[in-house]
Amino acid sequence: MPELPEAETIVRGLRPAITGRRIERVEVPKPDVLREGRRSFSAKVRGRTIGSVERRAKNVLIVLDRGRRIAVNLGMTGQLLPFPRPPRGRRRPTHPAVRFRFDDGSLLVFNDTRRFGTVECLDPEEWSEREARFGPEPLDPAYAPSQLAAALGTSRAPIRSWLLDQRRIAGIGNIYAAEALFLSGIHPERPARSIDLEEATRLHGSIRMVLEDAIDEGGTTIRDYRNAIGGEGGYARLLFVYGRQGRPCRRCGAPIERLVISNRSAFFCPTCQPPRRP
DNA sequence: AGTGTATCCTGCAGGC
DNA sequence: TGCCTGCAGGATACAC
Repeated sequence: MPELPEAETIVRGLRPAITGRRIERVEVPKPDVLREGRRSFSAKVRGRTIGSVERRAKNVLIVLDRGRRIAVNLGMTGQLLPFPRPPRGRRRPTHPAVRFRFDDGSLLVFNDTRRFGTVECLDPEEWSEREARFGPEPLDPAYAPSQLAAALGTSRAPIRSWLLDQRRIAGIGNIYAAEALFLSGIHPERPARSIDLEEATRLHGSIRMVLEDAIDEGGTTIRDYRNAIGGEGGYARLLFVYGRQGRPCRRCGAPIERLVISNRSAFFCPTCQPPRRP
């Protein structure tokens, strides 16, 4: 589910709702989303105050005092839903996995139907170790086209798989990989190393454009994604290829095709994204 | 080393 | 209506 734009949207919505709150109590109805026992997790976060809310890759980071942080990976269906006190007629979460209760009576629920998501509490050293495993942030102003071109290097992996690898570039998932490849006219099965500097430069620009536009739209809601106030994102109506197999390409009219790469659907336009460069 | 596959889990859509 | 299959925005342990 949530990729960089969805995580970013959640972070922006969460920030004003929970910053400065003190965690009074933790309830864990679905302990399998934790990577440790619920008792030790609770002990680490109880009594701590939330200093800020940040994002790295697709992760939402709730930064506590002393540099400790709660790292939330939303998986496919994870949602972070803050509830004010009183919870003004909001629908109750369907699959609450973790509940944080704050000193002012408000509440933050990690809701996750499929429970592919994780909630962890990391010390500063644990986080920097984790952090180092992620590739560059594509929206970092310092991330240059030449850096992408160089990183594609000698990899024989299909470019679609390459883009999904969080160690190579952070935050891209199946939707935005498909859209960025469409916008840059690159077939998803092209080996990463076959992409030349000119194409890499186009891809770099497309990745940024897609992610920025999606953030502006508050993310893409296919089914489960919701922002921090339970609302849907607006980017689904702007998709060119993702989930549109059989429907006409918005640019050339040819039917969008679907193929499977590494067990996951890849969507592309056969004429706008030829398999090899002419 | 660097890829692809199978797996975790639930819900939904479509075919019969 | 109900049963079955396939599919889903992610990440990772494993086999080759």
